[in-house]
Amino acid sequence: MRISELSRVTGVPIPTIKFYLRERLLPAGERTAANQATYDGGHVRRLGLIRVLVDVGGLGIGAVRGVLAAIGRRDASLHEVLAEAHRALRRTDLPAPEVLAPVRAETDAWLERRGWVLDPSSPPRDDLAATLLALRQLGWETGPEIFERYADAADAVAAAEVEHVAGLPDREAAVRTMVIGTVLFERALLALRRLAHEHHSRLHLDDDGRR
Amino acid sequence: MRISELSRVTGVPIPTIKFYLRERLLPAGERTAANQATYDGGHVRRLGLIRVLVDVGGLGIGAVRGVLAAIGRRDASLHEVLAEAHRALRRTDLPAPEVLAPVRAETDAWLERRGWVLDPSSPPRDDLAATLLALRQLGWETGPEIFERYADAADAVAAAEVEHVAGLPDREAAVRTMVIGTVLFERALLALRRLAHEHHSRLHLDDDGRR
DNA sequence: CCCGTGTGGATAGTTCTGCTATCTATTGCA
DNA sequence: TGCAATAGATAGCAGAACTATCCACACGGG
Repeated sequence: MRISELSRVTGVPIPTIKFYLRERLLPAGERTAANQATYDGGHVRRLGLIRVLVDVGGLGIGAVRGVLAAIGRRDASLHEVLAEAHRALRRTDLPAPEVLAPVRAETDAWLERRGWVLDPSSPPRDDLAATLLALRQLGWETGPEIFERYADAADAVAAAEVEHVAGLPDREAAVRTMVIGTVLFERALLALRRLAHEHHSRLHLDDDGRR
Repeated sequence: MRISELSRVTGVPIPTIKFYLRERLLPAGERTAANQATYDGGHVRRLGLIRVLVDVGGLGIGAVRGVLAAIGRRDASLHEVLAEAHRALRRTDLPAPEVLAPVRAETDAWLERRGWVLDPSSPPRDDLAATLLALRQLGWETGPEIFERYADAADAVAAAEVEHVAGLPDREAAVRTMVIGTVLFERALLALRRLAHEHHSRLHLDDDGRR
């Protein structure tokens, strides 16, 4: 398969493919001459993955590179690779550590009480603390218990996902599945949350949406 | 309060405040002279909201304008305003409707079976269909049942949120709370999902993260 | 074996977004 | 009186993600 066919099959314009090659998101094709190369199904799949990460996940090129690098690593445990992929998928930046520290103490204690077995330096701990901090800055007076319901939901979802991934034959498929799952199910989860919102608000409000 | 104090209190630089004024995200201050105006607590709160939407929610200026417009509307029912705010919060664009249609038939039927009472033209229905389509294009062979677990989680979360919002004294507070909740709890939910992932993957994998 | 289209690689340009910087004519305040 | 602060206008800038152009060469139907 040459570049024009790769473009036709995936729907990605040739200049964009060249851009991804330049940025090393796509491995070079197999060279047949000084200015000729062929591409295969691996390139098609990788292009599809890139488009999902960029279009659906909203990731930047750097983040995509990070995810792809994590998928490609053969020297790390599955656990590490999953963590690395998750790290690349994070998008917002956080307040300074010293601002976050006191809030993190609270959220960490709450996580502890929940009984989850976690690395003490796991990055999402900071996201959680940052969220609580932002809530308070916007006038909410609350502790980490406000997350209880969300944690129950996340627990149920994650249990199913890990079970699914653990049943896959090889590690590359596992990581790939996890990454796609994270990005796609994120959108699904938000859509479902909105739909459930709509449903429940009908139960609490009258037909005109007034109270 | 003059602009320099507004800047100091919120931490937003003066040129950025001027930019938001230009873009009509912030209402003009009360004029006291040709080149003087004063700002109040409403400006402070609105700036805080803008920063959350932009920094945490990752919304663009246009989307922020949409959310703020929804909050400000006094002629629509709470139900409509919530829908409008949710619409503004959506970020990814979708495949063409004719591509989506057959998949939507499946997801709509599944939503029907779940018993949620929904508007037939509710936008998140498309997000859900688009997700299923993307999953299939990436090699998953599955129906909408794959979302079952997520829907259960979303249902539990949404029930709690609507209950909370319905208990608020006035409508503006309700909309404001819903918007902030959507953006902030989105981050919290993703962080919790990752933490739950970490916990559960320890239960399925051995200490080195291998199987 | 010839020639028009396709190709890889390099370099430069474009568009959009979200700010920043500068300027001008005031105004507030010490 | 004089100097910093202000509103509003205009212009500039940096980063991201492409997109366009160019060149020397290669492929393949006639």
